[in-house]
Amino acid sequence: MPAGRFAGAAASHVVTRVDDARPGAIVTETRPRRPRIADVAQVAGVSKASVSFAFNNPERLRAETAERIRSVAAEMGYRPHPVARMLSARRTMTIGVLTPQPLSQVYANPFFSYFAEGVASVLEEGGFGLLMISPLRGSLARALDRATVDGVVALGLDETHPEIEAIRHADLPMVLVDAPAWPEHAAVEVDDEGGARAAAQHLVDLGHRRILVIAVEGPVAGEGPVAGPEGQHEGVMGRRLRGYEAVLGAAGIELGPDAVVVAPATFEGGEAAFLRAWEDGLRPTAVLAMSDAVAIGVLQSSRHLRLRVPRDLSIVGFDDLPVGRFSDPPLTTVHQPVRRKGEEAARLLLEELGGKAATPAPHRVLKTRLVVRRSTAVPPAAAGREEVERT
Amino acid sequence: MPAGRFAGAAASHVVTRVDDARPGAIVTETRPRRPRIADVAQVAGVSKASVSFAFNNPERLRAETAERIRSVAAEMGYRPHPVARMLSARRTMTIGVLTPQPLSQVYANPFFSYFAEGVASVLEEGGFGLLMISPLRGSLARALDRATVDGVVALGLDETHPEIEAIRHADLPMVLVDAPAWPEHAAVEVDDEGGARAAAQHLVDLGHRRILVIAVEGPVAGEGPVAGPEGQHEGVMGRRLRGYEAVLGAAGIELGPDAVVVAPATFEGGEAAFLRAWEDGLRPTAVLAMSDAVAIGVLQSSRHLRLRVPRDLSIVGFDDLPVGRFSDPPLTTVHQPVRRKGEEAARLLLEELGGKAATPAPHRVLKTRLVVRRSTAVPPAAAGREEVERT
DNA sequence: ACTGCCGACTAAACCGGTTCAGTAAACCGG
DNA sequence: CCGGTTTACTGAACCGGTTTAGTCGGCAGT
Repeated sequence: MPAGRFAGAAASHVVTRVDDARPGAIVTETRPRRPRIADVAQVAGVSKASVSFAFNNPERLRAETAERIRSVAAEMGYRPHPVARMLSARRTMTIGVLTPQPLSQVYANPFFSYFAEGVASVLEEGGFGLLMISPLRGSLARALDRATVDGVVALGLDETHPEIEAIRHADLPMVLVDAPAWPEHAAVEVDDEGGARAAAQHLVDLGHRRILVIAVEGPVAGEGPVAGPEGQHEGVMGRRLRGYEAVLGAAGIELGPDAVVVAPATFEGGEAAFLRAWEDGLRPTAVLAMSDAVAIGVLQSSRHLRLRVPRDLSIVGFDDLPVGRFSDPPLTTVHQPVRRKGEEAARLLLEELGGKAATPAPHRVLKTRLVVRRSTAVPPAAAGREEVERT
Repeated sequence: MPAGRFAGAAASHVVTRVDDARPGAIVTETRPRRPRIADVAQVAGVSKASVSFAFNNPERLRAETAERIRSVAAEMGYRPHPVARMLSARRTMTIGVLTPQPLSQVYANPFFSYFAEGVASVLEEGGFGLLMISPLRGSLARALDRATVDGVVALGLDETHPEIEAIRHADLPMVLVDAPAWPEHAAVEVDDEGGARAAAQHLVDLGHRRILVIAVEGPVAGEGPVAGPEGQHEGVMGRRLRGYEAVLGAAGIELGPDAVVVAPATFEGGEAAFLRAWEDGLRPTAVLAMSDAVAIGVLQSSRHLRLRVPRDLSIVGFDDLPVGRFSDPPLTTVHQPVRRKGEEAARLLLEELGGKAATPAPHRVLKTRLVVRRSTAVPPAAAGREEVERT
């Protein structure tokens, strides 16, 4: 009874799928598995193609048929499987935001929220989803390989990243933000050096000469060192440092080796860094912080130390996050369009995905500007004397 | 020449795929398309299965073979296609964080960063990716349908959400945070009412009687109204309001209709709300804000109004975000373990995915506690008189 | 009555992997 | 030298959709 055998095989096949009963399996309530397009097709008495059309190309079906299929589908609780759809459509309608740091670190810097806000607003408009890509079990390349995205916005991805080659290899449309530009990728950055210059010049103009620089590591900076192997500065923090140094140098101010410290880009990081510097005997009249979060932390620790800002200590931040407007005193800082950076990056990426890739890849540099609020003033009168004492 | 025809068909087939040349297409550089497992198999002279094993089950192959396959694959730049892998593995190794608000709003409240930090830290440990799910073209259900995730952490998803049925229907493992519990889903929340009571009691104990309450809408609150149809309060904000009212009522203080205002959960929202209330003639001696971000905004606007905090105005926040420690004065607030909320939610979800689902679904309520810092004090001496004047 | 065309629908290929069942060859003790 | 096990690998089914290239019946035109 060969026909019977085939029929039997087919039937058992169906049964296997319906309740997934394996010989040894514990018999649980036979929860109906998620209906597939084939199930809907069968119940509605049409082909899979028709069901697909009913959802995606209703005009190819008689209106009545399409409606019937849809109602059957609704009744069965059918929802097209998103992964299957992605596979066959060859696109995911999702883009990734890649960060070299673990997300738990990234989110600690408010900077990231505003950046993500910018990215998200453009993606939402374009109907794209947002996937966070950060190291998976220590490997960023692995995370990228697992990521189902059509493109990537990479934030602070330094060329010195150990997996840079693997990441390049992923060969996905990619826009780099705050990273050394690779010719093949579009990029968005800001005039970090110019902003840093303006900040330093502001302090010099006020008469400061003993200045503490606080660089940051982590979320904004990428993982690269502030100074490269040959002492030349790389990455965002390097450019900012170069800006500071150029202006200070021109004013005859040399930054000693302990006048540049590094801290995590968080409130706590800034607080701890300034306290440590103070305990080490440093007595700056002004602080150049490479992040507003750090600057707010310094503001806080200066209160612990009974330093009045700006009378005893001037503080300049970087980023111009909203929190800087709400501190007391409001923070003098270098404005960069954080949100717009995210928007621009997302827009460039969507353009590239839409086939409108410009060649060569666009490289956008957004402006920075100094925003003078109330955390800076002329140094205390005693400044000159103390400088002599220490020198 | 039937054999020839078949051979020809096969060949043209390959060609079609290699450069995807359509008759009308502009001839660009024939960029080799991404190699598939079949290409690797062919070059290495093995079957697709072997290539798959070389990556996922190397022990099933002779070491030498596995190595050869891997090196061929590396040379060709082969990376397994993540979507295909998901489809056949029937899991995505990704979980979604669902928010009823657009991401651009969500990120505006620093609360979310800390929550996401908690979720992300657990996911990273478990090797899961993180997808943000927020309304797509206005529809949260659509976004959820498109989302390739194994489970969802839903933040502030109110029962009154218009698409709640469709969302329920998605039938994904889901953990609800700060939402009315549905019996079938695990949930994490905090003792909002208790925290609110403590905050109100603190103000009552200090002697305040004219109190402004600022509720929030947006990221933390879900989209539901603060008060339900029958005047009973729903959701997080409802519970907090109930806590405030219980204590104030017991102290003989009635909250008039304009003594409860609503603002977005942002610095700016708080700033604007308090200014508006002031312009409306309200002269509270204390503010109960349902979010630290709002409280900081109030702090700022009180400076504009030349009100000294806490001497002229006391402010109590809610959440205990780091920013509250760094304000001047540091903020008295209700602590809730925001990060841990994220961690717990993620953990519960991963347990469920791991088949360790407890029944009934666990419902975790985390503690809140009042943290008294420097933004609260006894009301100004003039308080009693002014109250009489207004009444 | 024959051809051509149109509308409605379907069969089968395809997306790119994983995995189950099976096979051929090598190995092994008796 | 023989049955039985292992080892190393393969063919084909499968995951769940979309899309291409038809098929088929009916109707208009001649």
